[in-house]
Amino acid sequence: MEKQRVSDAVIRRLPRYYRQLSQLEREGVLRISSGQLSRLMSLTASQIRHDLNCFGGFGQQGYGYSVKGLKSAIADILELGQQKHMIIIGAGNIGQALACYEGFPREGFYVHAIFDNNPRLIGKTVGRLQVSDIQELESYLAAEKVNIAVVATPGEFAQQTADRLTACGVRAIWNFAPIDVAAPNNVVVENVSLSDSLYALSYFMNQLDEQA
Amino acid sequence: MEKQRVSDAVIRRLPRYYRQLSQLEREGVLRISSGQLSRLMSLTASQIRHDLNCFGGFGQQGYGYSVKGLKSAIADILELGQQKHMIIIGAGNIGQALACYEGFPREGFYVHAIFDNNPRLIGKTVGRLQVSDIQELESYLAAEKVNIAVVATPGEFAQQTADRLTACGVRAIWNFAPIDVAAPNNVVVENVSLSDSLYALSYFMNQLDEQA
DNA sequence: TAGATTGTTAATCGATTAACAATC
DNA sequence: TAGATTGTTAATCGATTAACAATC
Repeated sequence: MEKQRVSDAVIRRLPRYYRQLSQLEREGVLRISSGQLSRLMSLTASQIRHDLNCFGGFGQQGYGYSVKGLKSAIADILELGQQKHMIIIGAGNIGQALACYEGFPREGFYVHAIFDNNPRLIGKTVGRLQVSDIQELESYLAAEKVNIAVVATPGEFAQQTADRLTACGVRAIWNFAPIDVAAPNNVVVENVSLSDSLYALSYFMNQLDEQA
Repeated sequence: MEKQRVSDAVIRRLPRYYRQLSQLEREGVLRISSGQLSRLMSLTASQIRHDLNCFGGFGQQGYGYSVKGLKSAIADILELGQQKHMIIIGAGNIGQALACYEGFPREGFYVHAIFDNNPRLIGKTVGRLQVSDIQELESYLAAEKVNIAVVATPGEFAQQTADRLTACGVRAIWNFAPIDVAAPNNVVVENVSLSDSLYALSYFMNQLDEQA
């Protein structure tokens, strides 16, 4: 009996569950039912149980879920326990912000280097790092194991940067440039596009105004 | 005949269409068929035609779509022509990066102020702005029309910040704090959570490795 | 006109929700 | 045991895809 592939929609809810459970843990909550969780997260209880049962039965009938237990089960699914090594290409606004963000190392995502092609930025200190010359990218990748590369270049350099990364064996790209980046099948790409999110928000806001 | 409500999934593809068409326009492409566009965007031609026809018939049989015409039709739907006034709460890494990002004003989204509660940051220059004291938030909002407020505070302040904003009549919140923020029904909230995106990418990467 | 491609309806597929037996 | 709540299957709903008539 082959385990059925879990849908993307479910996977993308897992981080939300994880965050909510972390929050509950901080608040000292020990156990929670799918019904209570559904109200906190604006989902249905049915969906929560259905989602979790894609991976296993983490609850207990008549009791609910242990906050701690469920949180660590989800951490296991997402493999948050394992250290992930990251580099950032592009030391502009976004690149620097991501390099300095403290939330990532807290969950095992470490930024080890940040590259740029701008001589004025090369050598500059960003958080605990110094900006490296982009020309050293290939030699760096030959020497160091990198799990995830962040593309934070201007749009016009995003695709060529992704190409250089995949040529060096990088298997996961987190792309913040305002251009969707393509890569071979054996590479995972997450195109973030902050402006898409902003445009959608703006559209929904306009809709609301028109109703009123 | 009441026009049927357009689904979220369609709305969230519009910015992607818009970006792709902008790219094609830069490349000097004048016309494009749904088939060609589908290959560029990894969608089906059918879906593209279906999506666009939620808003109107922008194409021409036997010809396809005018790149320029379709781009401006989508800009109209998203109301990108209208200026949007934004403020940012939280002048940390993310807040500063967003304040400085040049892509937003290019599409009519202007950041007019950035607030923080940290005395060391208040008064500091960020891009063309100076960081204001968060205590001035209410008086600022009483005096100025703000369409969208960006929450870029630490998680523990996100909800109370959102509450202050909605109390002052802000109708759209773009939240970057790692906590989903709640608001009344007449307020639109977009919870971004960059770490969710990173965790999902990391999961898909692990999946790929396990296959190989 | 012939060829191409849209607009639009119907068919399919997958995700969400409902229901309830299992069980703590 | 009785009450609560899960795990899991079936029903529903909505989104995507296929098909093709309309038409440029």
